[in-house]
Amino acid sequence: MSSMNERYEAKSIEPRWQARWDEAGVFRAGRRPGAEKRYVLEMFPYPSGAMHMGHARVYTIGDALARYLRMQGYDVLHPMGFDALGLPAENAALKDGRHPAERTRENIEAFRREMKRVGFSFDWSREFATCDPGYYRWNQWFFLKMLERDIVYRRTGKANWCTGCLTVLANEQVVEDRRCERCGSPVVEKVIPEWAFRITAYADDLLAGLDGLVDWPERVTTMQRNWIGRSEGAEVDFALPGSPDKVRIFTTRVDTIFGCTYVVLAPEHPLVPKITAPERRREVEAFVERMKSVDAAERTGEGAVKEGVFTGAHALNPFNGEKLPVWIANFVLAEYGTGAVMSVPAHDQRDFEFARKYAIPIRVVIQPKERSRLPAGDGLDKAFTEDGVLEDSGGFSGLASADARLRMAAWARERGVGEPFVRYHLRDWGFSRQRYWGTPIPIVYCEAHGAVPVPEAELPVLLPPQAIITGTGEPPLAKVPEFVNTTCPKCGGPAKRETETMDTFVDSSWYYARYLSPHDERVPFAQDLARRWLPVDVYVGGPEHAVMHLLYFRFWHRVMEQLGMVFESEPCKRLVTQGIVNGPDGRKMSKRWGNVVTPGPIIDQFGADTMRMFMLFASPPEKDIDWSDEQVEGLFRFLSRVWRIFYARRDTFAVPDSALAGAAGAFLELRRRTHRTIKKVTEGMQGELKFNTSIAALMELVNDLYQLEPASDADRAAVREALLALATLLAPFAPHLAEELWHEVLGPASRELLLAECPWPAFDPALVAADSVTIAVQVNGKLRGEVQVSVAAAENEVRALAEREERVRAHLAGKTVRKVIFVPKRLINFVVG
RNA sequence: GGGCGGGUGGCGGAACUGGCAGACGCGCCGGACUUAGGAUCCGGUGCCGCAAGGCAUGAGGGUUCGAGUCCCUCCCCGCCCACCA
Repeated sequence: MSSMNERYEAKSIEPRWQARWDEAGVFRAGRRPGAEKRYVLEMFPYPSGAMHMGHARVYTIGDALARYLRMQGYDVLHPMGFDALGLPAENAALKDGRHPAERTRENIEAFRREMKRVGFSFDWSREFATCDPGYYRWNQWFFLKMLERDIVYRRTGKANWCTGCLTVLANEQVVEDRRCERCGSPVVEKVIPEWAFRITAYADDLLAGLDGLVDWPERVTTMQRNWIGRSEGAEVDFALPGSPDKVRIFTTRVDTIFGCTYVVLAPEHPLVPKITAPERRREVEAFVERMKSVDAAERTGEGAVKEGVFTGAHALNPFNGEKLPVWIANFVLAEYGTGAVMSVPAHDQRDFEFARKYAIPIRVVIQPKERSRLPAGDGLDKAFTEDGVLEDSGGFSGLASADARLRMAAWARERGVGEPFVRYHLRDWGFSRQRYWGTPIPIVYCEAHGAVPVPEAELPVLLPPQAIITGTGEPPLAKVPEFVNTTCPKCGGPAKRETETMDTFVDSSWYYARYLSPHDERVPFAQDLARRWLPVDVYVGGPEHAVMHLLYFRFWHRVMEQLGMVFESEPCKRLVTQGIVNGPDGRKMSKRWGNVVTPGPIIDQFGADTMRMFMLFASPPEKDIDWSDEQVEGLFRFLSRVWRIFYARRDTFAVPDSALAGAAGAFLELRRRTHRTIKKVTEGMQGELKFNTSIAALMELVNDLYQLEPASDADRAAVREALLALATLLAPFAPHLAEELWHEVLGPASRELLLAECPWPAFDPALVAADSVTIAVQVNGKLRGEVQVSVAAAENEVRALAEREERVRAHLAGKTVRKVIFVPKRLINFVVG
């Protein structure tokens, strides 16, 4: 007989099993070389301070999956590391002067300690931090490889400059109202040289790859599609009479070009000063000046008023030779397209409003296909922007829009006045950062040879320990002469190092591959391991990374594919984006609201298993949840209830399985319930992750157990079977408790085993299939009773039974049955009139 | 303006290919045990109604024997993108 205690004491159970798992090394990847692999990955944390509930949730979701897959017999890789370079550590250093390295190391320690307390099944032997030179040296190595292949280049142009972080940002890091994704400060344009990845060269590839990502949430692939923003159109040249220059415009609606009644340039367009008529000059210059001083967000943001001025110049529509006025206006952006648009007020709402305001003619050239004809331009109350059939469009009249677009672009190419053109919203990824706590860019500037790459053999270029963190916007590394002054690898002459560092999104772009050989000093990761483990099977993380990390990481994987390092184009098959854990008040957890709950105290009070159960039971993984103390207590209550039923039925532990065959009546029903539960939980772990309903099924099984008092050995065997299934099915969700109870049931015989790597239970199909069912009886679609029949019952049998039901009889009385609908195993419906 | 999600009891959420709406949990109500219970166990709990019954899945229409689920019109909420030419 078991010597188990009456009370559930998470605190005494959890550390014990954590130690056992650790000693036995059950979470090491590669323990089952003959088995199929599964790579389960959660986005690694940036270790700022301690772990919060958001982390607890992602890792709990991933861990439940990893534990399940391990029990299914897969060789599971489930690693963890730290995204340790980046601005917060440096910004904090500005305040208290502590070295980012020191602070980061401490935070990592704290983080790791907390994660270990939750008992996540990570293969800790593979842990690394991106601030280790052993990691970032490979960032530098990739940089060199990409430089050789022209995927990295140096450019000078308008870069996004964060006025808070005092560094350049990538386009993706600029969020609404042109603010910094990280600190929220305004982002301004600054002309500055920077290093960039030619991600735009991969735009079509990245776009096409999205179609294959069927196990990614659609909203993420849609966001990427929109971000890449491929638009097919044409570029067309409008000649300027009396000038050798031409205005090149980009349009997606070349089919409307015969309706073009004016041309608009961005105020910054280089032709503006050249073409402006002398009598318009003052007004135009004043407008341009004013636009310069207006913030970009204000100029193009929501509710901005369309305004512009006429330059006095004219341009010729190459399709019909028409002479059109050239305007400049605030809504045309120099950085999009060619910085010039052809305006077709009848078929573009923005052009329509502008034309109305400045009394420019409106000419209809597209008619709707099916609806009634549009009135002449002056009679329109808004632009007709859909496709239709062309009219008043020379030789193209009568064509459908889509067809016309192709022919007109081809026509333009033949005449040398334009060509079909594909444009993307995606910009190249500028990754230089004027900060200290990042990967040094391995470049040396020499008077004689310019920018010279640091030879591979000299990597890593180490971050100097004596960081001077100034917060001035000058690269801090520039202030460390020992770092800056070096010799040219080509000529040996005096040279200066690049003092900018890499965007930390570089670190997270390939870390998943580094887990394959985290300590390898010869290569970023070994090829044979890439064959074994990649791609990632399931990746769990927040949807906020939909465009940024998840785009960069797909880009990087393609580059690695080109380098022959990986053997598929996509880094990860399936993506799970988990929702936010809000405060109990439904608001985002924040010090400001005083609604922050952290894992530590919750684990102290209830144990890690209770916290995990809450994370999984509260809702499906994708949805946001509100922290709820009551709900958490409810889960603690459930685990205690599980514990107590094991304790109360400890006399069943020693009953032999052979007695199972004798189970009858309520205990046969229990066996059915047990096997149905196995089926339900197993299904919940596959496909859509339904942890919440899986746990609900376990609760039902427990509720059933409480209703039964076993009297015979057959009864006890059925109870024991249920308890064993319960412990096993609980293992992915509440692993410590599951392990403890499982060993209690099995006794000394199980001493050498760990539930964490035992096989997942199978259900007996014969027990899952019910032999009798409840059939709903409806009269005219309304429920009037129910009957118990065998699953095989035929319609006439069910009908006869149903007609005997009193309430059914009452509703059938005096009516004619016109029709009977019978759905086997579900319902019978009498249609009467 | 565009795209993608959502809208079901007091709350979190269930509901397979159209087939008994509300599983499971929280909360609440009642009972048992108890010196006591905020522990535990048992029972109840969508709304109206004494009941029979009626009404209920954002609103309104439709298809169907039957609609949370399918179709149409509309409203609201969340997220992402956005004067993108």
